[in-house]
Amino acid sequence: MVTLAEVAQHAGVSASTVSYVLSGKRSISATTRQRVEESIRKLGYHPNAGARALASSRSNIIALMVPLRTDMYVPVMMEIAVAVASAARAYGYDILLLTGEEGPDAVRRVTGSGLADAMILMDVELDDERLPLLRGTHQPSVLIGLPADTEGLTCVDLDFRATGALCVEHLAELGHRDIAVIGEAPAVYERHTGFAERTLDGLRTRARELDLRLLHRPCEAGYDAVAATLARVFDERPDTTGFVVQNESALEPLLALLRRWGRAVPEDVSVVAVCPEQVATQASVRLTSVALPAQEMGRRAVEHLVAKLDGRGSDEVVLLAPELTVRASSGPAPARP
Amino acid sequence: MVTLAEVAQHAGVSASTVSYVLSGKRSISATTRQRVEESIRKLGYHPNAGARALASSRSNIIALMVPLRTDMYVPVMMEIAVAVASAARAYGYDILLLTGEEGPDAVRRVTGSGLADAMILMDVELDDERLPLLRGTHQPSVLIGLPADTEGLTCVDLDFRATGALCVEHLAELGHRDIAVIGEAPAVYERHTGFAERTLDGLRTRARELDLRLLHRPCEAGYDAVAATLARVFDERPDTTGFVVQNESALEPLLALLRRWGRAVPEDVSVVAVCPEQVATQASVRLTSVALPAQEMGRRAVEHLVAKLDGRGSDEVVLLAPELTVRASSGPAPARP
DNA sequence: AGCAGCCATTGAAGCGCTTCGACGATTGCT
DNA sequence: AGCAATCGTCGAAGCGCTTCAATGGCTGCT
Repeated sequence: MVTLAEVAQHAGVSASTVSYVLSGKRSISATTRQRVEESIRKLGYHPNAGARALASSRSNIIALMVPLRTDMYVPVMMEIAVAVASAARAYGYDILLLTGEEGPDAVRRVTGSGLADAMILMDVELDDERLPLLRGTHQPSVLIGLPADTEGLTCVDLDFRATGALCVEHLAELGHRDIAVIGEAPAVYERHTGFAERTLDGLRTRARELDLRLLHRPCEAGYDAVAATLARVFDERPDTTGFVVQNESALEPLLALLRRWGRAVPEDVSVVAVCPEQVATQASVRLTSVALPAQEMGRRAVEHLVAKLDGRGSDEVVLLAPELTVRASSGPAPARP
Repeated sequence: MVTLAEVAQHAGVSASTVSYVLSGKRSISATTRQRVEESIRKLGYHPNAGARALASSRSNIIALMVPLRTDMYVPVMMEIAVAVASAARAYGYDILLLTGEEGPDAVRRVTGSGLADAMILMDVELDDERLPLLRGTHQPSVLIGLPADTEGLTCVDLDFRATGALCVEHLAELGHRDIAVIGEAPAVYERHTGFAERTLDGLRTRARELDLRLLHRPCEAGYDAVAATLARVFDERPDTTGFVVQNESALEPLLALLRRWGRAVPEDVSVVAVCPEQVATQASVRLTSVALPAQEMGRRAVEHLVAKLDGRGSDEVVLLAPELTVRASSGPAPARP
C-alpha cells in the first residue's frame, strides 16, 4: 500500500507538500505540482480514507437513510437514492446506505462515530422520531419529505398539497363532480407519512372549495385489492367519474378493471395519476399525471447538503411546484343522465 | 465529542483497557468491564470510525455496486440492496453505495483508499471489465451474478440456465409445442448480462432436447412495446400457446393484451414468469413463476463476504436452485385443430 | 542597499484508536 | 514453600494524514 510519505520521497518533497498538492489549500509552484502528480500516478497512490478522516475530521461521506418498507412504491425510492449517489459523487462525496431498520439509533451511531459528515433522510413521517436527534446535533442534514414541524430543518419535497389541489382542479375544469382517490396502502396513512397526508389535505381542501364530492380509499398493492376498492367506490358513489391515483402499483390494475366494468377512459371516467413520468407514459393508457420528480429531489437534497457542509446555505424548506401533464386518460365528464 | 481517553479517565482505567472491553480481544475482569460499560453509556461514547479504521486498517464497510441502468427491473435490485444492507448490519458492517456510473474506477478508488473492506458487485456482465481488477486485488469480493469466467471469484446467483430449462419443461409437460420468450430490453442482451444470456441458453437447450419450437423476442418496457412484440409473435408463430416472460414490466401489459387478442389464460395460452413472488401473486392473473430470490441472494452474498473477511471461506460459485410454483396462468395446451 | 512582504516549502504536532510487549498479581503445580 | 503459568491491566508506539507555525528565498519598494 502506497502512502503519502512514499509519494513525497519519490517526488523529493516533504509530505506536507504532497498533501497541499492534493487539497489545493496552499499555493504550490507549477513544477513541484507536476512532479508530485507524476509520482502519484506512477506509484498508483490513493489517500487512505481513514487517516484522512481522522486528521481532518471529515469523512466525505453522506449517509442516506432509505425506508425498508415494502408497502411503498420502491422504484421512486431507488430513483431518488441513485440520483443522490450520483449527485454526491459529483461533489466528491460517497453514500453510506442505511436502512430504516435501525431507526433513530442509526442517526446516533452515524453522528457519534463521524462515519458520515451529513445525512439525508427519506420517508419522513409527520412527527418523525428521528427529528429531535437531528435538531440536537450540529451535523447537517436534509429531509426528502416534509414533517409537521420544519423548525430548524432543511426539507426538499414535491409540494404535495398543491399536487392534490392541482389534480382536483383539473378534474373540476373538465366537469367532474364526483371524485374518488385511490391512495397508498393503509399503513402509509397510519404512520402519518408526510406526502400522503399532505396530498390528501390538498385534495380535500380544493374539493371543498370547488364544491366537489371526494371519496378517499387507501389501497393495498395487488390486483385483487384494487378490484375490491373499486367495487366499493362504485357501490358507494355510482356517479364517480374522476379518479386520482396516488399508488403506482394500483394504476395498471385499475385501468384493467375499469375496462372490465365497461367504463371507457377517458370517455366515461378520467384518471389522474401522481407518479413518475415513466410510469405515466408506459401504462396501457397514456396517463394524465403529476410527475414525481425523483431525480430532481435527490439532486436538490445533495446540493443543499453540500452548501451546508461548505458553510453556505441555511435551513430552508424547498417545495417543488407540481406540474400536471395532460395525456390520454382525462377528458370532459360525460353528460349527466 | 467524547473520546476513548475520556471514557478511560471517567472509568479510572487506561485507554487500552477500554479498547479491549470494546473489542473483546483480551480478557477483562467482570467488574472492570461493567465500570467501563457504565462510563460509555453515561458519556454517550461512540468510537470514531476514522481513527478505528486507521489504527486497525479495517473500515467495517462493504461497498455495494448497484447498476444505474434504467433498462433493468429496479425493484429486484432494490430488494437485493436492502437485503444486503440488513444482512451486513447484522455482522457489524455498513454499506457504501456505489452506482455503476464510475465503472472500474470505483473499484480502484475503493480498494486503494481502504474506504471499504470488501465489495459486492451487481449486474455482472459475462465479460465484465471490473473483474480483472477484482482478481488483481487482495480485497475480498462477491458477485451477485455470473460472469463467463468465474476463476478466482465468488459468485452468488440464481441458476438461470436451470431456470430456463425448468420453464420449458413445465410448458412441455402441459403439451405446449410452440413457445415464445418475452425477454428483457435489447440493451440487456447487447451488453451480455449474465443472467439474461444464461436463461436464454437454458431455454434453448431444453427446447431443442424436447423438440419444441422456441421464439425469443427482447422487449422494451411499456405497453406499446409489448403490444408490438406480441403482434409479431402471433404473426410469426400463430400456433404459440406457451409464453415465458423474463421482464417484469412486460407482464401486466402482456396479460391485458392477451385478453384483447381473445386468448384466455390458461385455457388458450399459458404464461410462465421469471419474477419476484410478490409480482407473481399480485398480477391480474396469479402467475405460474420461477421466483427471483432477491433477499436470499443478498443475504448469501454478505455471508460469503463476511466469511472471507474472517479468513474463512474460499472462492466458490453458489447457484441457487430455481423453484417453479404453479399458479393460475398455466394449464394444458389446447387441442390442436 | 536595505527592508517589508510575499511565496513556496518544511518539520512537527496531533487526530483517536488498536495493539504489542511488559508487568504485577494471582493461581496452580510440585 | 517455591516456581511457572496465567490473568488483567497498562504504557507507548504508531496507523497515514492534515495543518499550523516557522523558514528561507524572492520580489519590489524606497
